Amino acid sequence: MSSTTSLLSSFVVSDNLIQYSSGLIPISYTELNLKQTLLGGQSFRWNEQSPNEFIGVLKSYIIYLQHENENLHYTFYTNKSRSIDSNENDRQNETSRIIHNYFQLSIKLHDLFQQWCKSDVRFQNGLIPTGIRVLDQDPLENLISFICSSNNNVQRITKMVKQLCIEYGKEIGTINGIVYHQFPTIDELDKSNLETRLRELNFGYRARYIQQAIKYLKYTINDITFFDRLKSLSVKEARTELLKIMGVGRKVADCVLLMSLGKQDVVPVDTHIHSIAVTHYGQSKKLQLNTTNYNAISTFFEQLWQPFAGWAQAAAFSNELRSITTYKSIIQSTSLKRSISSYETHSQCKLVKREKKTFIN
DNA sequence: CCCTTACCTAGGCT
DNA sequence: AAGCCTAGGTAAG
Repeated sequence: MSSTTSLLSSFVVSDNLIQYSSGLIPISYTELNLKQTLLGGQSFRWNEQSPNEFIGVLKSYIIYLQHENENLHYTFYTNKSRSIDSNENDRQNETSRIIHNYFQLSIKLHDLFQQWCKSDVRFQNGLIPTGIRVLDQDPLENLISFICSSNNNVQRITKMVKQLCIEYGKEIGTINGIVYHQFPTIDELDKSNLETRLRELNFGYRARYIQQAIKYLKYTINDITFFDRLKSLSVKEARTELLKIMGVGRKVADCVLLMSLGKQDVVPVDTHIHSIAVTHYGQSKKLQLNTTNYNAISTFFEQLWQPFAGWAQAAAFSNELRSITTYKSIIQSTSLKRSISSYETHSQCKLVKREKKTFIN
């Protein structure tokens, strides 16, 4: 074990780790709120060290982040056994690119907020916090994590994802007594007893979904470029493909589209967004979330918040999590019914179900 | 198309 | 203290 001192904390780093590269990106707190972005329910892989310090895993790196004085500092650690590029300049370029891509820093929240203010008084009135970014995450990790999210809470999802990484992912190293693992690959998850083991780990009925999803990706899809191909499809086409995966319904599909496939306008509708629609945008309380209502709410927000409606959703969602109905709502006269448009045909839904049904093992 | 129901579990609440 | 409820849903009927 060796000790390193960062700006705020001292680290105890295991001997099998090396500091790979580090850097700094100037960015204001209105462009990046690290806590709300990393712990707001998009990713389940970050540990908070202090209010401005986080440690998590991206690819084969353990990454330490600190946001201080309008600068985002990052330090990458990796396992010594990994073949390391000896060129320091290359390493700096690589790590800088990873951070830029993960936080999608070419997208300026300030500009988006100005757009959203034009059409939504809740943004105008400062009721929605700034600094919340949509992360560009690994599709497989995102998919499996959100399969776990059904009927579940963030704390337990985090625990489950962690268990999955410990059980099946490659170990990277230890920092401050916490062991960090890579997210497992499809091949690493392709075990005959996956479901059994996940049930032992208290995944409940999601264990079967994950087993089925992995088998489907490995043996039916059998294409390592699957997720990349989806990126080049339209939202509707890509969603149809995702819905064929066991355990993936509309909400999980939309999360993957938004957070892993670059579909920035997709608005996943969960119970919170549903509740926001009811509380702040005049949706009827009695409406439950069936396909038609999901479409209505999703389409309504996509039109209200364009462009990058998914980003507005992330901000609005975050607000809902913290406020927990602390203030009375202002019911807008805007009607959701006006924006009803069904873009999922009946035949497509039936096809999806048949495909899922016939997939055995 | 719309509506129900079952599904796992942990933690908070009563 | 044991039972109820809910947490970023989905599949099956």
